[in-house]
Amino acid sequence: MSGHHPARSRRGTERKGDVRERAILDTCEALLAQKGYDAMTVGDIAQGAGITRGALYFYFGSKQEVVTALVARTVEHLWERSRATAQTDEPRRAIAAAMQRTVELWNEHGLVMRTAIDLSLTVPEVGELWSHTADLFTTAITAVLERAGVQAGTEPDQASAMARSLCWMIERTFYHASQESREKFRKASATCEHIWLLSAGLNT
Amino acid sequence: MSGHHPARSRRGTERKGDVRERAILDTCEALLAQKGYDAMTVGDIAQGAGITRGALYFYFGSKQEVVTALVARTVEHLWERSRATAQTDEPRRAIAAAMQRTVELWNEHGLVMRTAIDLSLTVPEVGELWSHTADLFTTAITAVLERAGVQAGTEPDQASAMARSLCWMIERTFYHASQESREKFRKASATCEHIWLLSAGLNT
DNA sequence: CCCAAAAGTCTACACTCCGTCGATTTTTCT
DNA sequence: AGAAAAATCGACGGAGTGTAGACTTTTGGG
Repeated sequence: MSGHHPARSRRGTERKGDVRERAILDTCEALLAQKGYDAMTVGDIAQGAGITRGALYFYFGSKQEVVTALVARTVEHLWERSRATAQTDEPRRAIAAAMQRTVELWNEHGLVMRTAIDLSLTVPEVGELWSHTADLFTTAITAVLERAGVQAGTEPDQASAMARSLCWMIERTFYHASQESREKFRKASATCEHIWLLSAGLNT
Repeated sequence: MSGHHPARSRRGTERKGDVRERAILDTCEALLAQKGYDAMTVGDIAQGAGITRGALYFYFGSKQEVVTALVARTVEHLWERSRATAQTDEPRRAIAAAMQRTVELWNEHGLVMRTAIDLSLTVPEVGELWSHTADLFTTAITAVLERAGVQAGTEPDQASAMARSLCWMIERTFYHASQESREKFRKASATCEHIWLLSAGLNT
């Protein structure tokens, strides 16, 4: 979605515009934390990045496009992190590791992740990005469930369908918890882990 | 939140304004289905209700207030329905009944419920309304879990905390499923029921 | 039935934000 | 150095918001 402004793929020195673009995204993230999506105006972002509205429109076509680019940048991190995670084969260990990783991701990128979830409905590109991310998580959960002995398949009581609901449970629980204290956050994570274990048939 | 326009509490005949107010809310609900929250303008609502923008501001102070009133009206139904539901004492039966009821609620009021969830972050009053609703559901789930033998308490592996996460799971799963086919909706419900049973220690 | 007060409605205005355009300046590359 | 490409600016027209003041309809007591 950042395909409308000039390509600059293979190039040693960085164009001035690259710096500006990053500044815009950084400012956007900061404003998101300060005033939230609705209150944040295109003028605000431009000002924060040290340019005028007119100039900002050289980089992005709208506030939505700016935020979409920001989400894309963040989600990229999530994907890298997912890929980098080694597959543990012992289910209990795998579940603990996955929850630990999720906590870290929400700690680092909670703000943008929350924003992505909120905009999923109204901004199709963001919806796309986030649903792809959710698919990655669902796939990972499915694998763990199957290894723990849950029957593979898409019927309501089989691994795939259960993984999807567990994914939504984790998303929503963290979404809310990450707006509260660190303490609640930690506890919420433990609760999700516990339910995941039970769902995998691994009674304590 | 509808406290700014004249009180008309105890009165036999209905004021003209009462009819208009209902017309506004109905129009708002219809437009929400047609074009969604963002695209819907105050002018649209007024026109649909047969008055001008100026007149609409006599009833509500903003688009947000209109939607908040609509959410309040809908949520009222949910509360009534919850109160009316008899407490079944056999956990398996209680869980099945609760999921059945939830399916019906989402079928009838899915649109407004989705809207309420979306606006929870940005419109404090809606957030209030919805979090109260979630509390009711969480309390009900907690009761069932405890009756099924899950230890009472707020620690991560005890009834109260688990109920909260299960509530979010159900909310999110239905939120997504209700935008797709009836078939997926039915299956998603079965999956939630299954996970709830496992969480309650009621293995199939 | 009358008529004043209350309730409801309208048009017009001032404001904010948005997205676009053409002109202009700065950067980049050779 | 100097032309092409990249970046920036200010100004405009449009859409939506919320408010103000005048006007009309409805209501209810005498």
